[in-house]
Amino acid sequence: MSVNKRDLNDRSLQLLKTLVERYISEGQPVGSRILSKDSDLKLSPATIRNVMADLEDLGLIHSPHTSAGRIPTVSGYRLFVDSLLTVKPLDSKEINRLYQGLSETEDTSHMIGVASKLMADLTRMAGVVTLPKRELVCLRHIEFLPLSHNRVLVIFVTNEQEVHNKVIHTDKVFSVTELQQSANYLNSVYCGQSLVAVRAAILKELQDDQERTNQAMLDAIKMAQLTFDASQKTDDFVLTGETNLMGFSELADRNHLKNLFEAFSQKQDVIHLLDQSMQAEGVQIFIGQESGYQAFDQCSLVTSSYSVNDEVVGVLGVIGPTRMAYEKIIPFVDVTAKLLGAALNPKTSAP
Amino acid sequence: MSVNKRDLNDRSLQLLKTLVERYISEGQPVGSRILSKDSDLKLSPATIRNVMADLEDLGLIHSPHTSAGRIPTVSGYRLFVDSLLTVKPLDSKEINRLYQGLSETEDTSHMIGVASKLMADLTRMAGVVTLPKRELVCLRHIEFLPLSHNRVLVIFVTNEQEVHNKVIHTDKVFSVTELQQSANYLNSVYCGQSLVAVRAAILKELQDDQERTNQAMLDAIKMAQLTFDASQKTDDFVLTGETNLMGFSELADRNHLKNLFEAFSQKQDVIHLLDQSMQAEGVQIFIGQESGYQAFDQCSLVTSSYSVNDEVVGVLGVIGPTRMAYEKIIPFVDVTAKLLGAALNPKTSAP
DNA sequence: AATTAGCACTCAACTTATGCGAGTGCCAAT
DNA sequence: ATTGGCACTCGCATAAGTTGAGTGCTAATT
Repeated sequence: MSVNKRDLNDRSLQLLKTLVERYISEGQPVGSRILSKDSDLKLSPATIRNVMADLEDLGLIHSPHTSAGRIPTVSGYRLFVDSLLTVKPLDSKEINRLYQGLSETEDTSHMIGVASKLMADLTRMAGVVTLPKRELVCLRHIEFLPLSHNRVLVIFVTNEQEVHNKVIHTDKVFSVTELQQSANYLNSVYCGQSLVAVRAAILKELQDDQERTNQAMLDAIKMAQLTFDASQKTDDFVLTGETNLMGFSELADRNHLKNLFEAFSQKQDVIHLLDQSMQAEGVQIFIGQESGYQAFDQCSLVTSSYSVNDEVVGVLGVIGPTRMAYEKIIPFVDVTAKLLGAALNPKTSAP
Repeated sequence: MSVNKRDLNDRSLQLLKTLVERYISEGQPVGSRILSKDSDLKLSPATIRNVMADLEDLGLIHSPHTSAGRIPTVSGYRLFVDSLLTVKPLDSKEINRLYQGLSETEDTSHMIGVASKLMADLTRMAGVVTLPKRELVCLRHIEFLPLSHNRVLVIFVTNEQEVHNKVIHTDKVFSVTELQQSANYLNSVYCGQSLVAVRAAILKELQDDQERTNQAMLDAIKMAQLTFDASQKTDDFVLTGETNLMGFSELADRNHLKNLFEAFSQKQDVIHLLDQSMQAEGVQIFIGQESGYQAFDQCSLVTSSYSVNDEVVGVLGVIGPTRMAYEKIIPFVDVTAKLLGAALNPKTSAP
């Protein structure tokens, strides 16, 4: 389906590149005449028309109508960002603002919000950041409170000061004292370990011969298991600057805009998309409907996973119209991901 | 500025009423001819034109242009909802759905979300609900965890299972044991009391001769004071169904829509508006720019405070175009507020 | 004195015509 | 292979004409 760089000669590529750049900067379909002047190649419009016809046959560009210029198709954009793009180094002012913004807070979830807002403000598009996944976080403190029946409210603190809570259903009814004992036990044993490590340790503990462990410890372990269950909380992200998207003419259609915003508020599709880019390291780009989601037609999503201690823990990105300045946005997202990763790492702190 | 019912004779009022009703249902400026047929009064269009001219002089209606019918102005709507409206009783199906929806959960913050979504879905407009304010909630459990320096992470549970947390800065550095003692003390004394009561008790305690109280208790009290500070958390609400608003033709202007959504995401103006209706009991209506906020032009907000144990604890409402079916929305908001209040009351539970 | 019929007038909205210009595709000449 | 030339297409803007819903005013009617 997609076209490879090698399927085309240098001249065609050069022209495609100029065309996409021109279209991105001007927003108007570009014709042979303009392209002839814009490109460094000394070719007449007629020649360029021939080349354009080839590019159209390959599905890289198309005209909205007979007497208009050409605009890139999704494949055209794809080839462009994959093989033709010359990224611009990021403005040092922007780096600075990112760095300043991210370093002024310690609270993780607050920082995620700041990162999202910074991206939205600096790109004038929408910024999105997933919450870091569990691997990253260390258990600091756990606490059980009895609710009615056999339900227990678990409160646990991770890292410095992230407070989480969850209601679990236990086999039997526990007294306040029993719950306290369990919490004490868990705190003494697992405090300081990462949630993933805790989960693994608990599973192991449960599989070991249960004879040796006493009842109180077993209860504690069971409750811990319920708490740190498969409830991998990858299910949330912070989206900011949606309203920036309302300005773009490519989203002028009311229905289109509505669909997009509905996708945002239902979260599901966005999560799925972000999850995908969680797999790969570095910057990833979804152009238009490539993602398979109708709602993202005419929109591109530039993402990058971010890591702490060389481990991928989340994804962030920018959502905007397909016709966006990729050469700036890509390094921008890349840098933001790195800065966020660094800011989240409690050990590193120098710029 | 505003026009009173008494300034007009019955016939004019009758006609204004029909006009507003007609405009709300059809969305088209209504002319003398239509009004003549629509109203029960047997009057010729010519007569009606005279009356309309009067209504226009009073600023209750106006025409978009010479050869169009009339549409209500803000004052016109105001007079209509205040004095002319005949509310329709709520459909029992809707009451049922509300009741079902609200009773299937115990978790307060979840319930707020459900209420908001129900309102949005049933009205096909946007639903908004403030979180219940502190007066309502009882302290159930409090806990202190030391952070770096002299900062302390406070976790407290209210009602059944609402977990809150906050970082406070203390005068001196406390050990884990000291913090535990303080928490124990506070738990034993204040557990079960409403947050307002706790706050009051603490202030009193501080003003009493401090000689008698020992140091440990004093530390505990000071920390409690920092925790339950003036941090009245009226600052948040749940807004749902914003996208429903994108369908309305009155919000067709891109900029207008953008402003509205920006107001939503900045929250501030919405909070201010909701705060206002917190004062009054029962249903309140803000029509168009009456509220003073540019962004809410062409929008109306129908709110009602909701109460638990006869005390107002929050506000909920519906946001939609000025041209909304007030006769249905008003009772709807009213009932929702009552049902939410009832659902939040832990004692009552029968339908 | 209130109501109504009649009439001239206004104005948005729609339709049709027309010209313009940007751009194309193709072909024959270079 | 590249280019100039040319006929052709089609969106877009502007203008002109038509329609119809609705008004305000006046004079007649009740």
